[in-house]
Amino acid sequence: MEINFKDIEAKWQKYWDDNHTFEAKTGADKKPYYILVEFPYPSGAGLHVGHVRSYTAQDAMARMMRMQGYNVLYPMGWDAFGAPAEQYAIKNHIHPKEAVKENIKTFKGQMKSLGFSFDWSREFSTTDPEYYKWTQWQFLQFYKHGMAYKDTIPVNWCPTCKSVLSNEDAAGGVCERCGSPVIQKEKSQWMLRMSDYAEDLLKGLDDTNFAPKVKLGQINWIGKSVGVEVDVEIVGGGKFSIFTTCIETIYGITFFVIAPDGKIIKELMPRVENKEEVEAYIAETAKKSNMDRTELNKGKTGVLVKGIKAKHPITGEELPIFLGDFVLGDYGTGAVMAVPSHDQRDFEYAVIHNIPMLQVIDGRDVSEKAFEKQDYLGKGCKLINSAEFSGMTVEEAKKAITKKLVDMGIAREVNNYKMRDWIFSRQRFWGEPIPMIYCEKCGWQPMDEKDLPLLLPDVAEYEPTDNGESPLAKITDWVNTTCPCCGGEAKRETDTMPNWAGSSWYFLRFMDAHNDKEFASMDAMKYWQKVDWYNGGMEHTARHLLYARFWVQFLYNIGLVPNKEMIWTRVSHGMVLGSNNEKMSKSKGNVINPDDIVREYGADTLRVYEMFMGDYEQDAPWSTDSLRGCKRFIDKVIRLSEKVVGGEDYSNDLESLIHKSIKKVQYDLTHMAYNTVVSTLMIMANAYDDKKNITKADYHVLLTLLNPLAPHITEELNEKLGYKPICESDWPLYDESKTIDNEKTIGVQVNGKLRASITITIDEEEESIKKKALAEPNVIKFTENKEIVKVIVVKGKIVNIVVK
RNA sequence: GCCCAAGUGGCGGAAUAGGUAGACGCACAGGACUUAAAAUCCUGCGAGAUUUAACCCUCGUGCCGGUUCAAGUCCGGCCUUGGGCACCA
Repeated sequence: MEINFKDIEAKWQKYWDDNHTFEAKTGADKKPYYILVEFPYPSGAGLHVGHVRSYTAQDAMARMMRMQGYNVLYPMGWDAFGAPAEQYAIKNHIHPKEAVKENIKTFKGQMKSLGFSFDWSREFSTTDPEYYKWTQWQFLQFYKHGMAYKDTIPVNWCPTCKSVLSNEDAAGGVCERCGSPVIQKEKSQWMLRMSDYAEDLLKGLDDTNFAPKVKLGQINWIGKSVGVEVDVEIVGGGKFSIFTTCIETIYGITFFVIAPDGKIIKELMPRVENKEEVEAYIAETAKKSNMDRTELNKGKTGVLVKGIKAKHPITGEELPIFLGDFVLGDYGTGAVMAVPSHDQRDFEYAVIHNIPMLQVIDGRDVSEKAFEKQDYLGKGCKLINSAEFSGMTVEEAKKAITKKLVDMGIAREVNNYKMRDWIFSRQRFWGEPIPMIYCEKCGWQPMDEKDLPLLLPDVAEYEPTDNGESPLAKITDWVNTTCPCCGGEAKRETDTMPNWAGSSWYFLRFMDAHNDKEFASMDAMKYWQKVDWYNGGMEHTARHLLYARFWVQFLYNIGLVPNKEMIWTRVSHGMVLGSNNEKMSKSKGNVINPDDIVREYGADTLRVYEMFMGDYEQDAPWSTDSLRGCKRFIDKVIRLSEKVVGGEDYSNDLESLIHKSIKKVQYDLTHMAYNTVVSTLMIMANAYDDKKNITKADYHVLLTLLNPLAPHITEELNEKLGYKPICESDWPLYDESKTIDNEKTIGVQVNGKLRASITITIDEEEESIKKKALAEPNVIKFTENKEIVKVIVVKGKIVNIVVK
């Protein structure tokens, strides 16, 4: 049969478009199922073969589930704000809007050429004013509920480029563009109180079905630690607090360390005797704080704060206070109790600064070596040198000492989290304008909601200003406005939102993409309920996924979404590497362009190959040889059409295989075992090929099972066979009883080593199986003259004869 | 340093609940068809020993040990490679 895959692909892609085949109807009387892949950033490079992998996988699921009667929502859109488009604009003097438009066109064309069954009627870009209007609106809700605030935060600043840098662009403490050292510059920024949600974000994981590694990634990022906050009195008046997770070591305190970048030292300053030394150290830390961390790890620097002593919370002993940059100003209380006998960092610090140590837990050496491996918890180690607590185990002492301090009124049990508030300002042009207005008289005022969207103005120059502000600051027409409160002169915020803003709620918008009254109606959201299946890269588990959950939890708390968690299952795919097993990159010359493959081998071949290339969750190298193997498989399926004779039933000798294959394909497609879907279908095709003739039914079921992976060619062959389009048909049902073999070959072991195999029937008696096994010549060889201790028969699996 | 994941033929990888390790594909080798090539089809393909041959045997899932009638799979201890976090008290 003459097959021109280019024509076939175009034909069926047109058919799906013309018939709106994949448009999901909100409210339809079918079970809704929402499958989502992370919408891409439409870069100039076009679609990557890595995109093809995850889009195909989810597409296969979507296509099967539609046939199974689900109302599947599988949408696609564009995450198009962000730095690359802005950089491109600066370089080429085109408005990012134009570049984005071009790129979206390319991406969309590529996606269509691959036959993904996206519901294009719901397409949008985060850069559409109709969309970012609602991003801005939601920011105002954060603000109105006290969740957004301004704070002065140090940012990475390149004095040469006069530009704010992201952490990535400032890696190694050097500006990526010009190579000059990056310094820290204080800047007032919008912040979202994400740390208020730390506990809820942790608990909410129980209401999700995220892959374990995804959950763990989030748990680690949130970084909860349970401990005690203790007040420490300063000799001569005043106090500060410390946070510890090891309160049982309290009798071992020999000094305190406070953060050079924290508030405590600022308050103590007037009483400090060695001001110069202390101030120099603070300045030193400020400079260092952005340098490569590894450089900082070399030693514990610090300085003694002279003239001030602190009292031990229990014994009242007067102890020295040090400044040390290993204590962070923005974690815990910005101060620690130092117990050099039982904490690695305190130990190092004490050694360098020559501070005495006091051991308070028995069985734990103070030497450096011992610190590396010893875990005194659970080993029943007991306290020593700890007044009435001496003799208690660590576990007991934790409770008892905490109770005593709490009763004394100087301590509280608290949880601390590594997760910080979300810095929400970017000094860039190409982002959602933050809808806030500053008035000298009234302070920061939110824009009136009815004035949204606050449109990004057209500008001629995209470079940031000399003081690092967004280029928006130069557009005085836009900046100058009136105060929504007093009507007087006021200025707009010129920072924009981060990339993560638009992607924090886009999955809600897909549920009701064209709503101009609300970001999405409650009815639509209640119909779809949740994203049932969300696929994305592991690199997004800490940032995007956490931001999105925070955003949703906030919306839930103010009554705007139906569930506190709007994403149920989260899975992630492995990367497609170059054929040399390295990440694809232009400089390595190992980039595969999907367009080339589609042109030469067809979309179906590329789709099948990417599903077959390996374990979906693992990285896999590209192999054009292996791709050709998949092409051969598709050619074989085409050739099989020549064997088709009439018959609306499955061939007798294929029936069992067909039922088993249906079962396996549908299981595997929903369990991310895409590679074995392909091998199952190959086995089917091989079995068909061994026969002289196959029935129409045999062929039709193979085409249907293959359709989710190779939708074009299967539709074409199916049409030639005289059936209605597969995309409008039902998924085949399998009969469980027909997946069970009446006869089975099982192994016979003697002492665990395979010696023979026997064929048994499904309901064969144990005695008969035993008899058969023992009668095998090779079994006799290994059992004769030996005592048979036991014969283990595992039904339908194996026989093991134990001899002495 | 801490946390996580993964180590199976020449290669990508199978083995769903502890039960015949290496499915399926690639590569390679030999053969058929062909004037030839391509395509297609057939055969072989973990290592080793033995044999005229077949069966069969020994070893084998990173390493060392353990549990079990039985371990790629479970447990303990290592090694290697990826990834994440990185002075978080």
